[in-house]
Amino acid sequence: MWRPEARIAGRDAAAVFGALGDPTRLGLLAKLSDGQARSIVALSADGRVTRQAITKHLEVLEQAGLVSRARVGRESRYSFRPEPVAQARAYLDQVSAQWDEALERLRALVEE
Amino acid sequence: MWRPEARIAGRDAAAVFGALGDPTRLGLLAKLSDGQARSIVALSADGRVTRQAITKHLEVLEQAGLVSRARVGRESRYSFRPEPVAQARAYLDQVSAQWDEALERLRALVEE
DNA sequence: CATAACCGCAACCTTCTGGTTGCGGGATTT
DNA sequence: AAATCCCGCAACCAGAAGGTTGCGGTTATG
Repeated sequence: MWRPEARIAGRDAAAVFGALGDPTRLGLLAKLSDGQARSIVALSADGRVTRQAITKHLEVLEQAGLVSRARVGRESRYSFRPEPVAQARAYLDQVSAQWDEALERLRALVEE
Repeated sequence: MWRPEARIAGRDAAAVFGALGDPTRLGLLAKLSDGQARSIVALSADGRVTRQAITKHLEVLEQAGLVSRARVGRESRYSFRPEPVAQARAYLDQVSAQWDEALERLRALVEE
């Protein structure tokens, strides 16, 4: 159920979408969305890019609230955070809803 | 209902998310999602940025398939295209679904 | 203790991005 | 025909993005 006051501001949504707008970061999220926390080396294991590059991407994702960091001993474990994904979905729902309403108004106008 | 073969590739999704990852472009989409086509000057009427900047943003949106262009006389009319939005939503649904499954498995493990 | 593993910081580089200004050309209006 | 409107092209710029290498520090392991 959607509370109308839960509308998402455009600037916040843009930040989340911006974080999602990179294949490497989407890949990281895809891995982490299985719920298991992973260290940086584990996340950069495939070796496409350097560990440092992965570190930077993880910082971007953390900044957008899509992952959270927890230091465990000598390693930094990152875990998926679902809330921003839900917000992004809600934003897209709003856009789609406005589009659907526009279509509906047009249909009503034609049928009248 | 979800057809499994309708899965969205990460690279395509990243392109759409990248296009959505800018406040100005989100604003353009918000305007256009009412279904009415608008010219470039009309879309840059608020004057926050130059007409040229808006032109570039519209090109990015068109590249991502989020808007389409139609030349009418001396003006270029842009209109909203809903398909990529639906795809982006579907991608986020996949991520959320994997997350939910992970939670469910964890719950089952604990209750067992 | 010595070594290895994991990480953070910093410098550096190249390319992309968002934005501007200036100008010229086709379409409309007067 | 002349003035105006809408647009596209090009040059240019500062800063962000994505990536790499090198090094030092802390934590674990032999």
